[in-house]
Amino acid sequence: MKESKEGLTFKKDKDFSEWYSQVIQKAELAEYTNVSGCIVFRPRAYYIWETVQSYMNNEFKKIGVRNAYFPLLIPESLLKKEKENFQGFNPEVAWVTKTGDSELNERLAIRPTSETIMYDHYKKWIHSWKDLPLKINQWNNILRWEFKHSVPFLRTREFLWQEGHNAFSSEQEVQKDTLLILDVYEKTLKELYAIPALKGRKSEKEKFAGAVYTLSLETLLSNGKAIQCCTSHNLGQNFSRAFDINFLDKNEKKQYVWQNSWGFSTRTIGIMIAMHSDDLGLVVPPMVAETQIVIVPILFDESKGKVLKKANELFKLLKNYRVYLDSREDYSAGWKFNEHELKGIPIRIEIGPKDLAKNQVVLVRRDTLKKEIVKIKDLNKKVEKTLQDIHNNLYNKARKFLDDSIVNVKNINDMKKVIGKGKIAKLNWCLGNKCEDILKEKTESKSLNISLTEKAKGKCFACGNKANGVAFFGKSY
RNA sequence: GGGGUUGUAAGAUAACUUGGUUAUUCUACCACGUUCGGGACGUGGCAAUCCCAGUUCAAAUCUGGGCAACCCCA
Repeated sequence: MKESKEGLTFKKDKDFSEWYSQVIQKAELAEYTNVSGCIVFRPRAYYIWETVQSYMNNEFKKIGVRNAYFPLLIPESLLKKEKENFQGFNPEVAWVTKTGDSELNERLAIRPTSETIMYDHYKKWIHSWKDLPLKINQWNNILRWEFKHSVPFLRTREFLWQEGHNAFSSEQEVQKDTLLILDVYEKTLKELYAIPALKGRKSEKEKFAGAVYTLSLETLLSNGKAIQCCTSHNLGQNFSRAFDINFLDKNEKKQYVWQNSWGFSTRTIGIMIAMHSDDLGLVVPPMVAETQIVIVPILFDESKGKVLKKANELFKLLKNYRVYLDSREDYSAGWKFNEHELKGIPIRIEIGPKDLAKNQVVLVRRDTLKKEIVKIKDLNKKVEKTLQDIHNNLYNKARKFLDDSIVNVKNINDMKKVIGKGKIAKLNWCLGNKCEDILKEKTESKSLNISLTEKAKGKCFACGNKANGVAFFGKSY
């Protein structure tokens, strides 16, 4: 950061990391703290999260998921019960070992995820086929002591998320539900964040520790790095066997339950910021914008009273939106324009003395910066349409970028080039671990996920054996 | 996991090589006045050497450690 101006000094396509860091700080979304990987979520960012919560809670309700809360601290013995899961998380688990000066008898893990502590209770609640399905979600914070350097929102040690944990009486039900959850996630990303994503299944190497398989949504940022948006895991009976969660079915036969778990975190806020924002600052899709419209009156001494009066009328006229009347007199109009662009407010309405006579305003949208003169009698309709247009435009732009970035590759050389250009390689793959290792080493990319819809034809281009899936590979966060 | 760069006020910076009085400048912030259709101006004011140790008569400056941010490679 070399200059002292108020706006951004780094360019998105030149210095992505510095640019991103400036956007989140200058738009007052997040602040670094003294602990690496732990950030402050400032009100403008937390508003986004609250919107996601209320939207998702509504979606969850539709499919019978209820909210609950489980403890932050998990006894070591419990965390170790499902071995594969424990091994996967062990390096990143932080432990509470002392209270004051005295050692605890058993150390307590700060949850890296809550399967273990939740399922210890599920086994007490599930005895009969009538107790199923059990569908519970919780909104909470998670701690994973990552060693890679952290990026606000995108990779933090502490983050906020929802984790859902469903239990069913059959394998078919859990399979269907795991997919259904992914649809809810896809819809949330699209409707709130205007984020497009690739739907698929994780490779064996990349799946959740302890899962039968993991489904995910993946997308691409303009710095050429792919990023996982969220995941939905089919746990099969791995945990129900470890935690002894069983029930008597209609035939009086003892069975273990079939489970899934699924999570969507504040990482998505970062994805949204990085995806839509530009060199002028933040761009926020209207659905999650704390302020959707800012009215800036243009004030001159002789007309100030009239203009302010009109601005107040507009403020009332637009009361169905989240609107802010910026009538501060110690800042010039131009200064305000820049500030509100930096903070990503979707629509700006200017009203000055010249507009008064003509019963009009100047309307400027943040995504395209296009100015338009609008008659006041048409304003409400125009605003509604523009907010929708902004959302659609952001989504379509991002969709096109993602689609254009996917390149079919037939050999490792092509793949290397594609990855080198910051794009996503789409390829036929046997799905074997060895080939993934080879591709990872030779192209510095990893598998994002494997298409759920496209059938593989022909051979795996790495080993020449039969291809078992069409996969996406890319550089990744 | 390996290598590198950096840390001075709310933000950005100067002084560091060659240790020395009251730590430079711009922005922000506060007060008053004049302004306002794309980051206005005047006057006055507030405000900092990341933390711990060492060397020294003397440390922002030199040495070691810690913490944090960023970059590159695996």
